[in-house]
Order: sequence, then C-alpha cells, then structure tokens
Amino acid sequence: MSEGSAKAPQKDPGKGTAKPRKFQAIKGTRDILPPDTALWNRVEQTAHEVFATYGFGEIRLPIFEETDLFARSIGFDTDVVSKEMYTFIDRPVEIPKPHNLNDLPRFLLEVEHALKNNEIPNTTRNRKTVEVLERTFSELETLSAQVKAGNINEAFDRQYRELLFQCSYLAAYVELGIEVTLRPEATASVCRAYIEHGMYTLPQPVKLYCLGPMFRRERPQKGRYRQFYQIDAEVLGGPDAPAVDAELIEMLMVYFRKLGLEGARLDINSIGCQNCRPKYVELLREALRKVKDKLGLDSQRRIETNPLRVFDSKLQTEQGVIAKLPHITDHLCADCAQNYADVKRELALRNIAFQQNWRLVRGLDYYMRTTFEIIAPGLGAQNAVCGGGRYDGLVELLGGPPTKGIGFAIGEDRLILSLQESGKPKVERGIDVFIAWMGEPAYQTAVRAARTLRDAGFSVELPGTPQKFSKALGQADKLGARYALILGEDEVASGQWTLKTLADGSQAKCTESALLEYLRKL
RNA sequence: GUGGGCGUAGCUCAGCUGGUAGAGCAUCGGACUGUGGCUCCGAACGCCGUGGGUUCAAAUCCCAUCGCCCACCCCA
Repeated sequence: MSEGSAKAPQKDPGKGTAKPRKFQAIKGTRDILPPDTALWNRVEQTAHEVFATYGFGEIRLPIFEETDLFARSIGFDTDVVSKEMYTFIDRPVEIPKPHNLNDLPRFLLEVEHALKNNEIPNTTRNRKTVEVLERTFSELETLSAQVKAGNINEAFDRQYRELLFQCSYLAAYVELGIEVTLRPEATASVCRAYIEHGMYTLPQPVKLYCLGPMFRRERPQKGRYRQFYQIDAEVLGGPDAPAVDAELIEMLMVYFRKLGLEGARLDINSIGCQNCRPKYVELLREALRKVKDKLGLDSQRRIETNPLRVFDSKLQTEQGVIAKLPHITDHLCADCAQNYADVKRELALRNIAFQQNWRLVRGLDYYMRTTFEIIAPGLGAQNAVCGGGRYDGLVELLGGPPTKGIGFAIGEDRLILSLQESGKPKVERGIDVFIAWMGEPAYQTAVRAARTLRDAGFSVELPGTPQKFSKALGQADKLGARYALILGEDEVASGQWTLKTLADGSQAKCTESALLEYLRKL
C-alpha cells in the first residue's frame, strides 16, 4: 500500500473534514507481524539455549552510542562511517553561530561559558577548537586595526580573508551537543562495555552474546534493511588458541542445525596479521596493476583504495583474472600459517565441514587471522547469513588493555528469510478452546471457565459479546481452535458442560471439575 | 549515490488501441433465534500513489514527483 502524498499533505491535516494523512513505516524499516513473530521468537529462544550451553551470557546494550566509538572501531574513512550511519547531535545547546566578525566575541564568550558549565561536550576537539578560534580571532583583530590605520595592501587583504574564513570554519566545527549514532553493529559496544565494567578482571575469556536491532542508512534491498536485526556473540580475553576459534564456529553450526537451516555453507580463511598482511596487500596490488586493463572500472578503482575488495567482484568477465591472483594463505607469516593450520585441524576434530575461501576478506584493519562466513540459500544478492572473525587489537584500540577477541554476527532477518524460503512452515500453536456461550448466567460460567483453563496453560478465546452458536462455532473454526466449550442454559442448569472437538464434530459432556482432566487426556 | 521494474479494494490481479472501475479471496450481515467447515443471497470496501499537462472526455497518453521492489556501490 503506497501513499504518495504522505510526505507532503496537501490540505491542513488538523482541520476540518480533510482526511488525515496515512502514516507509513520509514524507508528500510518494517513491521514484523504474527504469525512471523513466532518464528522470530523461536530463532531467538534457540540462540539463548544453545549459546548458554557454551557458557555465553547475554549482554543488553544501548541502541545508540557516541559516534566516536563506531568511528574509531570501524574506521573513520570507511563508507559506513562517512555516510551510512544514523548520526545526529543530541540536543545541541542553543548558541547561534556567528554571522559576522562583530558577532564573534559574543559567540566565543558563550561557548567558553557553556564549556565551563559542561553544557556542551568538554572534548579535546571542542577545547582545541575554541583555543585556536581565540588565537585566530585576536590575529584578525590586530590585522583589522592595521587596516584601519591605513596599512592596506593586497597581502593584508588576502591574509584577512583567510583568517575570516578560518574563523567561520572553526565556529562551525564546535560541537554544541554530543554526536550520537544508532549502532550499526554490536562489536564496538560490547568492547566498550567490557572495558567500562572492568570485565578484564573477570575469569577470562568473557563470553558474551547480544541480540537486537542495528541501523544502517543504506538503500534497502532483499535481506538488507535500515533497521535490521543481529544475533551477535563475542569471546573477549583469554588466549587466542585455535580451539577458541573452532569452538565459536562449532556453536554457530550447532545453532543453525537446531534451527533446521538447510544448505548453509561455512567458508573460512585467514587474513594474516599486521606483519604479513600489508606485504600481501602490496603483492596483490602489484599483481592487479599488471592486469588492470582486464578489470572493470570498480575493480580498477579498488586497486588503489582497497585491493582486497576486488575479490568481492561479481562481474563475470573478471572472474578469470581474479582466479589467478595470489592467495593470502600462500603468503602468511610462519605464525599465522601455523595458526590457520591449527584452526582447520580443530574444526576437523569437531567434524565441522568447511570450505576454504581465499576470497573471503574482511574490510576492517583490526580483523586478523581467522575470518569466516556462512552462506545460506534463498537470499538473493545478500546471501551471507553470518560473518565473523578475530580482532585481537580492537579492545586496545578503544582504550582497554591488550585483549584477544573473536566474534560473529548473524543477520537475523536473512536467517529467517532463508528458513522461510526452505519451506518447512512451522506450525504455530493455535488456540485450544473457544468458549461459545449464550445468556447471562452462562457468561459468568464462561468467564470462570476461561480463567481456569488459562491458568492450566490452555489458550482460550472468550467472545466478549453474545453470539449465536452458529456464529460462535464459525468463529472457532476460522480461528483454528481445537475445541469448543459450549455453555448455554442447559449446561448451566445441569452442570454438564458440552465440549466439542472441531476436527471431527464429536461432542462429549463433562462436569466443570472433570474438564481439565478430560482436556489433558485428549 | 547509480540503474532497472512496478504503483487500481485488506490481499492477488483484470481493465487491449482514451468514454470517468471490475473479479476472486478475505471481512461483515442474512438464509440458520442450541451447533462450525459446504452452498446461496446481500453489504461494506477505491480521489486508479500524488501533482500538472494534452483532450469535449484520462486508471488508460505525456511530464514531473513520491513510494515500493530488485540490482549496483558498499558491507561492520
């Protein structure tokens, strides 16, 4: 259902007879309705159960954090940070930006005051900005004094303009409120919490999982939404033994198996460490330059910006060239090569089938060694249902102690999509008993019966208004109820209630006290 | 940000070359004032995404715009 005028109501919506405009979920967000929610619950419940058996505890995190947290962990220069995050200033203090030179002293005064009273963020950025702004401004004043004294020439003029420009730039750079971002991923927040709560003093490693919505301001497509859901698990601290990597992957596979996900494929790779990867990247870049003319424009651009991304290319024409590129696993340092071999051995020990995928590389700098991904069928172009890897440097990067780390994130939307596509529509538990009643005395009995049955765990539907039995039974049928409890004058008078089995139409009489026993046996 | 496809009832769609809306399903009511599924009858449901243009006349043709879907880019 579309409503084109939603964003531009023609007539004043609040007044008169004009039809109120229809609202619509924001682009990239959606409602998840019953019966789908039953599947969502099963997916989440199974995660709770399986992850608990591996010693993971649930962590619940804020939906938004300081922008810097994500910028630092994901990388300031990535597309994600520069244009795909939901970022906003949280309640900026009202200090009008200066319009002209005469306005600048007023602005400076107010900002200093606000900074002193913690009304605007007391960040390095703000302190530095104000400091430089003050200096620049005083230079500007000196200069204009000279200009007034008649010392006008071209050099002065240029310098004056430059300073003026700097001032206005600096003024705009002052943050009048904390910049916050709706979380685009969970890992950074988990690490922040690990540090903030001193979890490095707990027995290591600390195993945490978390689930909930994430936000990315991208154009939606199949299996990719602006508000999407992830199930995320992280192992922080402890050794970086290959067994840790393998056990995490084992847990993942057990989880998917319990959910009945079919046709899932595990890909693994090692992307080395700070020692061996940069060397490989250069090697790759060299190799790519040699075949540049055989590549498409996108891949040509990537040669300089991020050569590893060439592996992601889906262009048919490039596949032949890409297949001949050097593999990172042939250029690992001795330690990394040993580690990769050990991880594979540990996986084999656990009977986990995997496929080595030398094209599987993660985009972030802090990722190292083991990376893995799970591809599921029925998902269109976005076919990865889970991605993960080792990130030993991240906690330290965020101001914590040197800490090993590895984790994964499952795309819950895609997982559910794939479960739905692979058929197996799991049956939702419908209602057990529909109470068809007629007459005021029967109603009292019906209310009591509903309460008793619900207390015993049955799902009961009790109509709030009188209905003819034909209608009530029709309703019961449409709702898929298993039984109809019929309460009319006869039943109330005799104390013998009528229980009808909808499937075959059979009916039986029983007393109120015998009802529960009777239902349990059926 | 770029490209392609699509917007008609709650849902799935018909409505060809212009003559100002239809079906099926679903909903509600009745046939059926103590018995559902079947059948029959009836009702409600639409500014044909929105704005403009062409025309005596636009769901239909043209332009614009918005929205949805899919793909690209990117992918934590």
